[in-house]
Amino acid sequence: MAASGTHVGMKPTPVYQQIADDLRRQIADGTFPPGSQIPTEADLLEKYGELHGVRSRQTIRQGLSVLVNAGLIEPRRPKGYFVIERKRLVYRPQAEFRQKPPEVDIFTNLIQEEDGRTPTQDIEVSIVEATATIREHLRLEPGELVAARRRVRKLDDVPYNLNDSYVRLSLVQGTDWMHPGDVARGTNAVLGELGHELVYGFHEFYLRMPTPDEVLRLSLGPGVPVAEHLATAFDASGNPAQITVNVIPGDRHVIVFETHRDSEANLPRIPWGAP
Amino acid sequence: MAASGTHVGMKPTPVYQQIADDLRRQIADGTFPPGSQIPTEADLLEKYGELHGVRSRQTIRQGLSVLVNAGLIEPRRPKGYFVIERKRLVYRPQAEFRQKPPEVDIFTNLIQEEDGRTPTQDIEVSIVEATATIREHLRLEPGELVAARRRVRKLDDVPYNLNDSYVRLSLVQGTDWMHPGDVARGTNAVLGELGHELVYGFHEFYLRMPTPDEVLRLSLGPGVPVAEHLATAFDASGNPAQITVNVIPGDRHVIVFETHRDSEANLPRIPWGAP
DNA sequence: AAGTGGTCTAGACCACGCA
DNA sequence: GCGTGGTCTAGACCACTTA
Repeated sequence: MAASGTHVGMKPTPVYQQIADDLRRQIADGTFPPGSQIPTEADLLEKYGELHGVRSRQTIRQGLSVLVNAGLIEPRRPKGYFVIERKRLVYRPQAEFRQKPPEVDIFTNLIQEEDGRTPTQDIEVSIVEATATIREHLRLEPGELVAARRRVRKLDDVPYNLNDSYVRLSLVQGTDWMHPGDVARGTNAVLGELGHELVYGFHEFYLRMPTPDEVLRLSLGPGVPVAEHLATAFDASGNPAQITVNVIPGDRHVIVFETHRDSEANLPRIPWGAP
Repeated sequence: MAASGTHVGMKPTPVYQQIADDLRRQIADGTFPPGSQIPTEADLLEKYGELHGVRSRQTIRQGLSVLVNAGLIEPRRPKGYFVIERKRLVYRPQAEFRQKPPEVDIFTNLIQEEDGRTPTQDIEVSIVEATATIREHLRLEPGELVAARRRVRKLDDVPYNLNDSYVRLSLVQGTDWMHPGDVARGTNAVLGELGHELVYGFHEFYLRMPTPDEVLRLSLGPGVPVAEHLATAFDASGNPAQITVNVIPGDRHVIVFETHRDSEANLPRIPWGAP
């Protein structure tokens, strides 16, 4: 008994997969709209016990875990499982390259809907050894130190993304770039004053699941992918002056930018390893 | 017994989570490099049976499933679990907006490493009703039909991404745009001949886990996120002429583009709903 | 207090793919 | 054939949150 597939002789679809498919379809067709509750494990056990002879709660849970890991539902104890509802901010890679506006505005500018939420940043400045990725992107000598400016950007104290910038230590030591707080004129302007106006940006996006550390820092739920955005900024002489590593949670952002016919794509080959 | 946490009185870390953390650390520090095999379930049961008193295979499997869903390992029956190894192509949103080169070159151009693999495309043309997303992006009247040009791009017959373009049916009916095969001069050139040269592109990236359909069409493993890339192309009069919906598997691509200081970001507000 | 999901056990049988 | 992971059972006890 149990495990009814589609045709005799064909590999039958596992029961837990049928349960997941059933629920996914009902979520897609609006039976369970975003934010609504789906049946509890006990309810599902009863239902699929009649339909497919399921007897074990584990089988139900296995089906639900498929949808949890797909980012479609989330458990809220002791209520039950709920269909996930997302609100996305606009993330603009191009905004990273402004020189004029105050730096805080870069993040403020990311917010399309002005829904009354207050953007804040936690800023932390340190001196670190460069990782391989940073060393290659900034074309550093082996062992060369970099200054790190790490930020956690929040909206009403909810973290929205991570933003870590790195420059050669010798370039910014003793300057405002290393001030551990807001810099009114913007840190990009500081680099400009130092003779390294940022004129060209090269952007790489790597899609992956988050690390446990990122899950904690960004309060990510299961099934939420992130984009690791590497923005390398070059000065007028064509040398990389700064690299910014952004971690963008997929459930809270839409990444947006524009292109023009005239800015014909003529990208450099990537001369470095991926993170 | 079992379930040793960090401190008495604190919520102990579940055993399966400790197993997952252990293995993740060993993968990160090179004990298990990409492509290598990790211990089998039976081996792990023996090991953690001694360490933490684990007695059930399910507990081991639960720990392994964490890493599977994180995209770090994959089961290869009947060998065991292996650390995932990725090779990424370069995906260039800007290349979508070229007019001159043959369209096949757009995909060919995506390939950074010329490693002898042959790019091919399966092309399918049809007439469909517009979805809400397409209708809003192309500013269609309710019920207006669109022409769809759907492509699956492959490398040595392995699917790499999905690429579906849509235009108003009235714009391209009877033209080469609807030719179900390669169009030597490129379909963008066809739009140019029709008086709709594409001069401006607006790009949106939505990060999410794939649908079961996408898992099948792209042969995606578990724990692999995708980017849904909406590229809306505008003609010189400022009207949207074409929207292309790309589905980009995160494990096979790095998304790359460039920005210049002069092309100051001045993006339009998004006047439409997300997919 | 009640009900929810979270964790874990100790088995069982099966499908698959390699040797 | 053999060992691998895949599926499923029938329980158990626990932690948590809300009513």
